Amino acid sequence: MAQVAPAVAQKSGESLLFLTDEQLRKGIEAMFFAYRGFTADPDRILEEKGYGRAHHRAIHFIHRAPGTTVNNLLSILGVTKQSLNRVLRSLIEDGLVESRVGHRDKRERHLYLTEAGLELEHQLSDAQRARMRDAYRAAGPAAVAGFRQVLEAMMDPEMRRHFHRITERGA
Amino acid sequence: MAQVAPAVAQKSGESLLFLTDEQLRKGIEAMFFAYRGFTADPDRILEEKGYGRAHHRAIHFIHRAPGTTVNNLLSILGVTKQSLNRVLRSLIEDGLVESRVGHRDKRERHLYLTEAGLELEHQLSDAQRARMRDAYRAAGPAAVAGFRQVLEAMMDPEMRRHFHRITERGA
DNA sequence: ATCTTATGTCAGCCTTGTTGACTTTCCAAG
DNA sequence: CTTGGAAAGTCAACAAGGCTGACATAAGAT
Repeated sequence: MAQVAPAVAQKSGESLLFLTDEQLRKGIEAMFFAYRGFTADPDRILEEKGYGRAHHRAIHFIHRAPGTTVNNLLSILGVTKQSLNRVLRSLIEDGLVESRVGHRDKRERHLYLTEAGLELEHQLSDAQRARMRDAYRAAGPAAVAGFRQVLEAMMDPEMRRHFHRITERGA
Repeated sequence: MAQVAPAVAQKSGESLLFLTDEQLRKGIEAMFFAYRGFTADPDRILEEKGYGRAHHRAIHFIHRAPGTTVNNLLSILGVTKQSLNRVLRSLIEDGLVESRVGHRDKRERHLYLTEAGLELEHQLSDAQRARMRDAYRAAGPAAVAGFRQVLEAMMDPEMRRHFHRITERGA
């Protein structure tokens, strides 16, 4: 990619402008406001169906890694099993998620979206991708590459591992 | 590092690869995992003091726009006055925030951080800026510019207005 | 004098997070 | 075969922080 810019460049010069407190604060505020937009569209859909963000997250990652175990989902989402279980139970009851007993290890439950689950996932992800697509389109490919680099650098190492594991299939 | 590069399609001249569903999903997941990192450090500090993210947000924006009114804060934060009031009350009781009756319009309350409030703000923002600085440094100035462009494009128009209003002082 | 705005507050509800305790299932090591 | 421990589920209780609705005050605006 384009930027190498070790930023160590001209000492008393500039180019370190992007590391001033003011710039960092703007980045922080941008994250805050952008995240609101990021979740706004799915939130509207979810509210109609009587679900919340917790349901969205479960649906998203089950769709992304069909057959994932509860434990795996737990470590991706970073919540307690009790929290996840409440969400999962309602999704299973409502017929959006199917829980299959493991064949190798029958203690494990493997999670899959049902037809109805896939449909909701689609609806949610369509809305969220539309927003992301518009933002990407407005900013252009180079900006998108930078966006992704900064986000990745911002993750905790464990989350970065999850990110790569989930993401490594496909481009 | 890793393959962030949009392997760039040499389609009929332009790179639209960054708009594939897969790329968009990766962007969505990057936002999710990065936001976790973004809030992780302040969250740890807040927990020690018995506060939550809601307190952090109030402190942040009061610091950013000292003398702001309750109504203004309300529209920035996008919560109800009851929600904000609960948070504000505890901050005022604990002596972190001061509420002064307006001079021109005595119905308004203008909010300021006290010495103690400024100190906590500093502690929180130091932690958050440190993470942001490391991410910026790792990604470089060009990536940072792209990062900010995409985030801004992702905001709802009203949030973007707030962002610009808050941000337009300084660089 | 009346309408409206800004703020504060009480009560109650929901979602989603937490901890702790306990059970069931079942793999695997002794 | 027995037993230890991991995976999963469940129940109960609690807290933070959203929400709505209702109501009270003070004070600017008409």
